Amino acid sequence: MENSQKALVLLRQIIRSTDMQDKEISRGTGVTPPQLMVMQTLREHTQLTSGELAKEMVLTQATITSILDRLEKKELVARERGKEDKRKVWVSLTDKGTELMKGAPTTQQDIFVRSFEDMQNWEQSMVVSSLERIAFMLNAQHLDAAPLLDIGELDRNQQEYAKK
Amino acid sequence: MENSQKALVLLRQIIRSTDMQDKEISRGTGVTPPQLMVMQTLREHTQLTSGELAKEMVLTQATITSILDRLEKKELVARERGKEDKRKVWVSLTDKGTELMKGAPTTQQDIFVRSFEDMQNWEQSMVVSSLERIAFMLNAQHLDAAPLLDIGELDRNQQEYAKK
DNA sequence: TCAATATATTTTGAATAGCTAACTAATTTA
DNA sequence: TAAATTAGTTAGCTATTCAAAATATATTGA
Repeated sequence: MENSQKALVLLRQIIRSTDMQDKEISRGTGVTPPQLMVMQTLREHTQLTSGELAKEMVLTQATITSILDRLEKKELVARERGKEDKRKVWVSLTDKGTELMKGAPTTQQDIFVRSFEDMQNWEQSMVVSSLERIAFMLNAQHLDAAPLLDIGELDRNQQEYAKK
Repeated sequence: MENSQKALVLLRQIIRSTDMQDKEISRGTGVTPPQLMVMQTLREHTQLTSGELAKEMVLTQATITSILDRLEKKELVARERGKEDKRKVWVSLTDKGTELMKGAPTTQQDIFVRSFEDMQNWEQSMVVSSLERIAFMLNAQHLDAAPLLDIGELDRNQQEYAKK
C-alpha cells in the first residue's frame, strides 16, 4: 500500500479513537461531547465572550448560546454581562465546572502522556515533528479549499494557537 | 513545552482541521457529516448489513436506521433484504451515491496525498510510523478504559483493519 | 445630537443525530 | 415445537446545528 494511503487510514483510526474516548468521557460525566469541548476551550482561555467561543469552535453563535444554556443550567459555566461593553457576555467555568474538568477528562490524557513518555527522546521528537507535518498539510489544505474567510480571522486563530 | 503536550495540541489541531474539512464537504454536497461517514464506510466495504455498519461506526442500530432513511430518500444508498437470512438488510451505494463520492470528498484527500508525496521517502516513512505509534497508544488507551467488550468483537474489528 | 449603521447575543423554527425501550419478524436452540 | 436469540425498525425524547429574525448596546456621520 502507498505510504499516503497508510497515513490516511491511520489518521482515520486516530480520529475514531479520540471520538470514542470523547463518548466515554461523555458517559462518565453526564456532559455531551460538544459541551465538553466548550468546557475544554474555557479551561484554556479562562474567560471568553460567547462570540469568541463560537469562532474558536467554528460554530454559529446561536449554537453556542444553546450549549451554554444547558451548561449554565447544570451550573458548570457562568455568564456575566460585560461591564464596559454591555453587549458582550463573558463566559467562564464555575468552581463546579473546574472541578469536573479535573476528573475523567484529564486522566484520559494522562494515560496518553504516560505512554508517550515511555518512548525514547529521539522518538518523541520524531513523532512531534511528524504531527507538525501532518497538521501543516491539513491546514494548508483547508486554506486552499476555503480562500473565502477574511484574513483577520485566520490571523487571529493563528495567534490563539501561538499562545500555547 | 513538554513533547507530550506538544503532541496533544497538534492532535487537537489535526482533528479540528479534518472536522472543518468534513463540514466543507458537507456544505458542498448537501450530505451531512454523519451521512458522509456512512457513505465512506460503504465505499470501503461495498456491502454491509446495517448492523455491521453500526458496529463499524460505533453507533446504535437505531441511529444507523435513521441516517439510512435519509440517505435512501436522497437515493444515495439502497437497502436490500437478505435472500438467505431475511432478517438481514444489505446496504450499498447507488450509482448516484458512488458518483457523489467520486467528487469533492476524494479531491480533498487528493490534495493531502499530493502534499504527502512531495515529502522525501524517508520522511514519509517517519510520518507513517509516528502515526502508527499514536494510533497504537490511543487504541491501547481505549482498551484500558473499556475492558468490557467481548473479544469476538475486537477480533472482528482488527480483522477489518487488517484487510486494508 | 440623533438617526443610521454596526456589533453582540438571544430567540425562533426546522432538520438532523443520537439514545433507550418497545416492537416485528426471522432464525436458532433446547 | 416452544423459548430464546438475532436483525432491524419504530416511537419518543434530548441535544446539536443552522439560518433568519429580534433585541439591546455602541459607534459614527451629518
